[in-house]
Amino acid sequence: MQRNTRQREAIRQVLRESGRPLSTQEVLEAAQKRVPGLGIATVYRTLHGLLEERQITVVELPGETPRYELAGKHHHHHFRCTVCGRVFEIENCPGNLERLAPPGFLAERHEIVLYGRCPGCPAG
Amino acid sequence: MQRNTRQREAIRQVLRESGRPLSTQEVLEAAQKRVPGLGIATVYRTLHGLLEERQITVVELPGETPRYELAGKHHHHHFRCTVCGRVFEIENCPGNLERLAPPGFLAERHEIVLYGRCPGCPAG
DNA sequence: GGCTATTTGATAATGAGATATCATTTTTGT
DNA sequence: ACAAAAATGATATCTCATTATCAAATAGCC
Repeated sequence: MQRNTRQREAIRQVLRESGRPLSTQEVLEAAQKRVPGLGIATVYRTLHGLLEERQITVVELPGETPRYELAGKHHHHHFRCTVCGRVFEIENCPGNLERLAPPGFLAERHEIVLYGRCPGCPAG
Repeated sequence: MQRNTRQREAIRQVLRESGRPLSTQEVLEAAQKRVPGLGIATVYRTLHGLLEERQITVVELPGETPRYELAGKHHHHHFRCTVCGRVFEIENCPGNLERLAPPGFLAERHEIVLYGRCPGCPAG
């Protein structure tokens, strides 16, 4: 994970331009438009490398395979479209959710996921 | 899933008494105290049956296998202890989180997960 | 209590995501 | 351009949760 290959560049570019967290499959498909023949193994390898270097972070949603997004964003949450399955970023956060923890529980972190329909998906 | 077996009774009892969502493994271990020799296949089968009958519901957390809890509870969220891995119920909900969705997005549902330390786990 | 269909438990099979392997290709320093 | 080291791609393998299989046990009805 030290050399600058077309594959690695393509994958970074894809993540940079997506604006939303992508699964390995999404990364593969998007990056293959830049590097035809790109293999899934390279996607896994590269994502691990980028994770190691803290250039990207993992986004995990219930019951889904991990997605990856650029690191360094400020605190945010996610919206999953129940029609197309894509996940988007949400800027807002109600904040201070730790207060929801019952007495005796010490909350250190929280996650919020909204589910619904994204602008690209017409009502069914 | 029509007969009342000791196994089925034990599994329902375990879920009823736990007060928190349990994974299949947790159900297995707890129910084996009531029915030694209980097999994991029976746990899966019974949980599916109870789901079908809407007696229980699934609780999915990011990166974890499904957990199960009694159905019919009012809207609530969950707390996962990062030390022992157990998941607890949270009564409170800030409410109206759908407003966090960006323009054009229609949120229909939300999930909140708090992470931290439960009363049973001393600070490390 | 005995009969029959259902359920159980042990374990093999499955499925999906992720990882390992390795010959070939590519990058990079000289 | 050359050589050495690293990365790639095809694919085999692994992992682990879940499901299927089937002989043996059991619930429920007479």
